[in-house]
Amino acid sequence: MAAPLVWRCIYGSYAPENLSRKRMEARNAAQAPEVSSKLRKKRSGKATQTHERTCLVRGVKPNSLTLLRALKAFADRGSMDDALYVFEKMNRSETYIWNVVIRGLFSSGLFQEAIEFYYKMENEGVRSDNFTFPFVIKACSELLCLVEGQKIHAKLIKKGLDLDVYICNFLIEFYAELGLIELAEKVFKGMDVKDMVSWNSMVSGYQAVGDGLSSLICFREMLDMRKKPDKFSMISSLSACSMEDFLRSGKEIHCQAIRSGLELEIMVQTSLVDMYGKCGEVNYADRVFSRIFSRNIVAWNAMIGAYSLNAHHLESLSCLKRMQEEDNLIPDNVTMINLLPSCSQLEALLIGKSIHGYTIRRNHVPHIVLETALVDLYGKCGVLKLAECVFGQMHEKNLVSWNAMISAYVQNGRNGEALDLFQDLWHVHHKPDAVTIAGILPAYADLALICECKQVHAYIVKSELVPNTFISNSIMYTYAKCGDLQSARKIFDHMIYKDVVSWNTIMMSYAIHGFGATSIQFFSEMKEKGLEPNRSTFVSLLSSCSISGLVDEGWEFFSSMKTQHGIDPGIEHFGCMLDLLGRTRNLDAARHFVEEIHVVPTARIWGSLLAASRKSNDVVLAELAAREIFSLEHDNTGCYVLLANMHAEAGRWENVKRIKYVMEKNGISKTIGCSTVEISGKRHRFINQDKSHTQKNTIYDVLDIVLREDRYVHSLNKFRPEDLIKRRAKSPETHSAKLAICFGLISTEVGNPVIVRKNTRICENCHNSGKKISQFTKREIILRDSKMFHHFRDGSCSCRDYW
DNA sequence: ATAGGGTTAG
Repeated sequence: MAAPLVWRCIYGSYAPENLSRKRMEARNAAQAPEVSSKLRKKRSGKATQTHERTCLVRGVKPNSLTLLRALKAFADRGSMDDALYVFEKMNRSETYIWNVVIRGLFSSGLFQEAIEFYYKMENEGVRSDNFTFPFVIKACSELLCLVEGQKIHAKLIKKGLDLDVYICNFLIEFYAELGLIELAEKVFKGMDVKDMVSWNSMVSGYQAVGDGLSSLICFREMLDMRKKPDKFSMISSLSACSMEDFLRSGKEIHCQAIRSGLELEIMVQTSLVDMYGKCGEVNYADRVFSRIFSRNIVAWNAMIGAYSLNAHHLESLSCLKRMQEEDNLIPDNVTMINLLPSCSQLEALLIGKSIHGYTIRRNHVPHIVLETALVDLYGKCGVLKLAECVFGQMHEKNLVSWNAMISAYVQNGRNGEALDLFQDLWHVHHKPDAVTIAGILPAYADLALICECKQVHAYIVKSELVPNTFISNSIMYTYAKCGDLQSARKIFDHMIYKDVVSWNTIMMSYAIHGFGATSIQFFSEMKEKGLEPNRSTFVSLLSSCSISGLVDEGWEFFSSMKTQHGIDPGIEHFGCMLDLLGRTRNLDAARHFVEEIHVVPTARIWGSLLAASRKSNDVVLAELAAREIFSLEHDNTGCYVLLANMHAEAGRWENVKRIKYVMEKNGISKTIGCSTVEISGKRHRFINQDKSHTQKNTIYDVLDIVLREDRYVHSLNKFRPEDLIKRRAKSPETHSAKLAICFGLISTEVGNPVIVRKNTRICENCHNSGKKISQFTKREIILRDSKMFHHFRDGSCSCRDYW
């Protein structure tokens, strides 16, 4: 290892312990295999022997051509200890030899040392020239050290070297590398003479900071100046096109490439494949790719990426075989990284696992990107254990890795773990980005964590993620799912750019709250604005109709899907229509509908039928539907409970017993029903007959007052002494929902709605009470059960008593 | 004597 000797040469006994953290990082980076393959090649060129260089300098005149050649040779091949040994024997007043050493140090990855060597040069009064600075500046950009670079920049101005084309080009790159594109621009604009490198650096600089538009504008300007783009300009500008989804500009550049003959450059061809892939034109990508004369691994990888990105997953996987057979190429890390999303999408766990095995056998791991893709794969395939395993064993994690793991938890319904991980994220000093937020929000929505949702919303505003439509849509739906339809609406109204998803989301928000008519209004408004509805739009729309019982409208929209919008109804739409049929209590029609649709019914379809049969008390149909559901997902707790309740209501106790036995056998326990209400960030939880709350006396007093009338009517109609004893124990009068509502009433201000969350379906008794309490107290009560929202207002519910 | 390179996870 050269470094310590270099240090001795420069600083005598100066110990490397004094190295700053940054310097150490830079040095480690220089030694890391992925960074320094070029360097290693240089270093391991020839083993240097001490006596060789000793012989070399003995009796040779300082700065003779021999020494100069030796210095340059050592520096060029990265033998910096040898180079410095020679340097020490030379006359140090000459600028040239310093420049050689600085360049050598830089090429060996000794960036900090290169900079310090320059300062040593200044201190010794040696004149620096235009050849000195490029690599000093580049060292600063490698170390991402702004202050140092700006000091050098200031010196350049003083020395009058700041107009040198080479130096300016390096400065542009330096500022672009640090993301300070405005400063790069300033240097660029101040140049008297610009060469191709200047223009290309600017085009690629804009592209590197994610500003594809400016990159293309700069490219255009360059054309206007009658500069002929070279392959580097092409590569950067094509990348800018894919970034902004500018297919047209991409095609224009493609034409220029053909005209200038650059189309035959493999790198340009690869960039074209990539551009077409990212702009959604996989067929063009395919065409360019098939015309590449000698395809290398990068080109194959780009093609695989294009297939994968455009959901041509089978094609992307088949490339794995093709690249080996047709071109005799060995897949690398990038190949695997591009293939894994296809495996995730296809839920091809087995292929994914063999890729994982392959990468281990070929020593491709640890690799942060690869491992993150694996976390994603295992998450999407539902094997959380493996996702956790890969994530846990990662040597190094970045925000993307964390995001993948958080999403994996959320996608598998493990909201608690997702929230814990989200908390941990802050402790390892990662700041959540748009993807983190989009990943975690469904967990908040699911758990109805309104307070956390507000916190995240505040964070979004603070971190200026607001104009991001994607995030706004997500937070809008979270508010809606947390029961706060008002806030959801506010976000929708304030969105500058609303896409189809925004409209679908607001429609669905109103639908789950039972306001189907409003949802339909949004649909017409959306069409007026000229937006074309998609499949999901119709899910929102048909759900609205079924939830609000708008039967005729539902059928009309259903048929217009195909006739007016050319969308073939899918299973998700059939489900909505089945719900609609269930509402009309026309079970025969519903049964026929299931037979007519030419798809294999899913658990969701049978669930709709089950719900419909419950409403009509058709136990036979219910049993049929339930059996189908159990064959698909044997652990559907809600389904067992519903069936048992139906039998209980019909008085068939032997069936109730049978179901309970099956549940026990399958290890399924009834979910304990609980209701929660959130008061200033604290969640208060109630179970049936709960007496554990600190304010239990007040709560029960309130319950007594608001339900007095209810109980009176109840007892007149159905008074049977033997029931009374039974009821005492399991009285619906003290169900968790009622307790939560009462606590909500006394803990919130008049004028605000009481928001209650229940983990299981609300029972009929509580539903009736909800309506009555809303009338009696003149308060709005919003209750979310396992299916939907109930807005109780003035004695009626938004669900119109169907849920 | 001075230089830049395409494919990479959610």
